[in-house]
Order: sequence, then C-alpha cells, then structure tokens
Amino acid sequence: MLNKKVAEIFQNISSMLALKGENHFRVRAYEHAAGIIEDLTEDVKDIAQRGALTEIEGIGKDLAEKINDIITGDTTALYEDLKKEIPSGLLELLRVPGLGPKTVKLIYDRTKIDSVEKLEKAAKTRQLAELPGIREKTIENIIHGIGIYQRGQEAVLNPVAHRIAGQFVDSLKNLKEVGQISVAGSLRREKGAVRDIDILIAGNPMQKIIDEFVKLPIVKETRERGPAKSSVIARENNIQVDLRIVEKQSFGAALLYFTGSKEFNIKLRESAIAHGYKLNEYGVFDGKEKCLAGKTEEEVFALLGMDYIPPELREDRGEIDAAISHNLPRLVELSDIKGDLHVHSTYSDGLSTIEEDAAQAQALGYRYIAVCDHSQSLHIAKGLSRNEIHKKSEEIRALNKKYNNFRILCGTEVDINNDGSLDYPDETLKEFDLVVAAVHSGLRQSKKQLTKRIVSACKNKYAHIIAHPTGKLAGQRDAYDIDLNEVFKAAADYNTALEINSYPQRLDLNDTNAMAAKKRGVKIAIDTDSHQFRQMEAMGLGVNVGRRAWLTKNDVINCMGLEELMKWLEK
DNA sequence: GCCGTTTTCGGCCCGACTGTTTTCAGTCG
Repeated sequence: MLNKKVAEIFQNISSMLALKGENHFRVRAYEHAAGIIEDLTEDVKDIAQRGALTEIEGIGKDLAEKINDIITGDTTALYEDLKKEIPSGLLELLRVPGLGPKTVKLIYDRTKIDSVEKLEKAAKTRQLAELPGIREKTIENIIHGIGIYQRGQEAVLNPVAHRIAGQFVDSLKNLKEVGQISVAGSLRREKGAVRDIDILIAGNPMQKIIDEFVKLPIVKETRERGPAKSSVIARENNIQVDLRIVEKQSFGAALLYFTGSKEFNIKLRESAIAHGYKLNEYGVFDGKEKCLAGKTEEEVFALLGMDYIPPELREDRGEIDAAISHNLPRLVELSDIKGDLHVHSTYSDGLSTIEEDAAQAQALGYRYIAVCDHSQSLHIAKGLSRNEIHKKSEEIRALNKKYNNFRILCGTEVDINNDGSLDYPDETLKEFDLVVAAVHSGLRQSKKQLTKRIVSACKNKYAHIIAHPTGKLAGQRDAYDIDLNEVFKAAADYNTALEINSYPQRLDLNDTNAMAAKKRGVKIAIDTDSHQFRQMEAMGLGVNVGRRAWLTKNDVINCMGLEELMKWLEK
C-alpha cells in the first residue's frame, strides 16, 4: 500500500515548508492531506486509477498530481527540491517537544546545528545562549525536551490510560472547589492508545484546584502551571496529564473543545461561523459577544442545528454532516453484546476451563459463548487432535444440559495454512458449531500471498469468522500488508464475518478498517480472544472500536439472540 | 494548497501558557 509513503512525503513537505516560513495554510494543507491519506483503507493507487483522487476531501488538483508523481516515480519534484535545501536532521529536531519550526530555523541559520545530538551539546555548553531570544530558561526547556524525545514516549494503551485518568479524577472530584469533572481528549473518544490524558473541571477558585493538582502524589513533575490550565507528568508511564478549568457555564463548550479531535473542532467552529456565531471553549457567541450556549455539549450541538455527536465519532469522518441531516447511526453498546464468540480453554493454550469461561459469560449477562481452541498444527498452543475435539465436544454437551437460557458453542480457531486451506478437513470443520479462522504462521509472505490465504479462508463454507485479520500486535509487530478491499469483498460475498479482536494490544480490525468493512457490507464479530476468563471483561474495548467505526448492533453478529445466531451460522 | 447556501478570490478555529521583552512571538492542543 502506497498510502503510508504518500502520507510520509506530504508530512515531510509540510514540515519543510514550515521551516522555510512558508504560508501557514499551505503548510496545513499538506499536513491535513497526510492525515487523510494515512487513514484511507483503499490504496491511493486504486483511487488514482479511477481518477477519483480529487474527490478525497483536502486533495485538490495540485496534490492529486503530486500523488500521481509518487505513484509513478516514487517522489515528487517539490519534495526533491526541498530535500536539497533543508537538511533531514531538521525534521528530527522538530520532533523535540517545545521546538517548533521558528526556533529550529533560527538555531540552524545561526549555528548550522542539524541534529539532536549537536543540539544537546550546544545546549549543555550554553552555546545557544548567544542566540537572540534564547536565554537560560529556554535552554533548560530544550535539554528537557531532548530528554523526552530520546526516551520516546510510547502511546499508552486505552485501559491503562483510563486507570491512570481514574486516579486523577478520584483525587480531584471530592475537592469542594470542584463542581463537574470529566476525562476529555482522545481517551474520551476511546482511541485504542493515547499519548496524553486530558481532564476538564468546572470549578472555583481555579488557582486552588491547580495547586492541589500539581501536588498530587501521583504527579512526578509539573510542566506548565497557569491560572486556568496546567500540565504535569504522571509517575506511572510518564504520561502527560493536561488539566483545564473553566466556569460552570462553559463546561459543555470546554468539554467539546477539550475532547477534540482537532480536525473535528475546526469543522465545528467553521460551522458556527457559517451560522454567524463564534465557538470557543467558553461557549457559542453571537456578533455582540453574547453567550448563546455553553453549559452542556447538547445545547451547543442543538444551537448549531446538529444531533448530539458521541465522542467516539468526533474524528471529522462525516459525523457533522450526518448530525445535521439526522443520519447519525445508533452506535452499538456493550449491553447489546449477547455473547463472546472467541475464547480459549485449557483444551489448548487457555488457562481457564470451559466451565469457568461459561460461568464468566453468564456473569457478564451473555446468552452464549463459543469456546474456540487452536487447531492441530499449532503445536506451540497445544492445538487439538481429532480425539481431543471429541472429548471437548462431549464435555460441552454435558455442561449444556445444566444451563437454562445459556449455551456453550463448540468452536475452533483453525489455522489458515500457507496455501489458504484450513488446518482441519471439511468433515471435521462441519462438526463444530462455529469456526473462527486465523493466520498464525507465514506472516512474512508477500501481500499477494497473504491476501490470497485470507480470501480463500473467507470462501470456505465452514468458516464463520476471520480472527484478528491484519495481525497487528501493538509493541510487537505492525499489521501485515494485505489488500483489505479484496478481503472485504470476499467476506461480504461469502457472508464471513471479520473480527474486532478486543485484546488491548490487538484491537484488530481497527476503527477505520472496520468502518470500511461495514461500508462494503461485511458483518463484524466483536470478540475478546480470552485465554483466561477474566480477559472476557475486555469486550468494552472492542465495542469502543466498533463505535468509532460507526457500527450499530445490526452490524455485529454477536448482538444476535441465540436462535438468530444459530441460523446465521448455517450460512 | 483547498474550497464555495455570501465566494473561482479571499478567506482559512481559537485561546492558554511560557519566556523574553516591555507588547509579543512561538508552541501546543
């Protein structure tokens, strides 16, 4: 897929134009386009072949031409020219927190410093103090920023960030100065991984709250401390926590602003302008600076003629238009989930017995569970032989006799072999209630081979679900390169569901891919892939991915009742 | 560089905090 490359080139062009001091809107156009292209599920090459590049929002005639240059010639003239002019090390310098294009350019023009290494030396020897506008405090900030850059702040997984955020909220909510308090930012939008934690408070006096905030024992250091806003580093995970305080009549407007996303905010503020209003974090104001709304998010949306947009949708992916035309989807909720269709047991590499899994499923209010152990070839995970399948099936049959209004489905997570066949013959597969198929080996195959394997698994009449379709494992490996559009087509044509795997490191399909799958008519299964019964509690993470993908309960097969599901499984 | 229910030209979200300089530029979200 060329998208990553195009996005990277556009991002670099944007940075280099900024370093040159070019028009800031031109800089933004490249940056914006980079973000859009990075999010596309369809290969820009295919879009270009259809001649549809300029239909992408943010891509005009000029950028479309540059994309075509990159498709045919791997680069574009502007990029090559800029590279001759601007040392690549300056792009690295821009990634140091606190350093922007102006400062990097100033430093480079005066000292020829073009790497983080050289900058660190110049800062520590106080050579930088000779530059205009740079004094001791700025030098200290640069040294500190380099430290953060070198440690490389990893994104923190959603559940970990929620737990840390919860500690901050719990520590602050009972202060008498605090009225309302809410988590905001990407964590409220339920992104799978976040780079900081945002917390909003309505309260008074603000200074008192800031004072309490920065001296919490869970705070490692204070980065910023103003009258209404402060930024600290938490001890745990070294994650940055931003606190913003407003008066209570502004809480809704501030929550909107602080929840983002940035692109969503820009669109919403533009929409306010179109109505003749101004929207900021204090409220919606008319031409005479009179506040018309701001206490709640709901009243701001209503004033702008929109339905309430759930935080998970606020990514500038068409939600504002949908909110105006009353076409927002009714998003799937955790309470819509009727069962977990992918959990393991002690029969293969799970740590819980089938009975324990079933007990947990009932405790979660489910109607069914599918216990899907690994297949024969996956020796490392104790894949099941024919005899073991028989034994497992007998145990499930016996257990099911005990239950009222609950059912264990006998399933398997069968390996997709290198040639695209499945790891059990058809006569074995058809004995299972449910078959989940997955790639666990040959991950380094070519895009063409991997795509072909998954497509043939979709076509197998006994396969119901493709598990973790892209193989992404946060911190360990990227998604493997497959042609998702071919997979979506096969999944839709052969009525095979694709999984949103709720395991925190996976979350695979991700939101944009699941959204594209839905558009192609593909059904989704949201599963936990639990290897220990407690892990089944992670279902909410997968549901959040589904919500970010605009899924309703009708898109998700495990929102079906048992009878309906059994019928669907007949294919 | 993009875009159009005021527009094919002239706009492009808006404000807090910091550091350095005495009123503001740079960075960030």
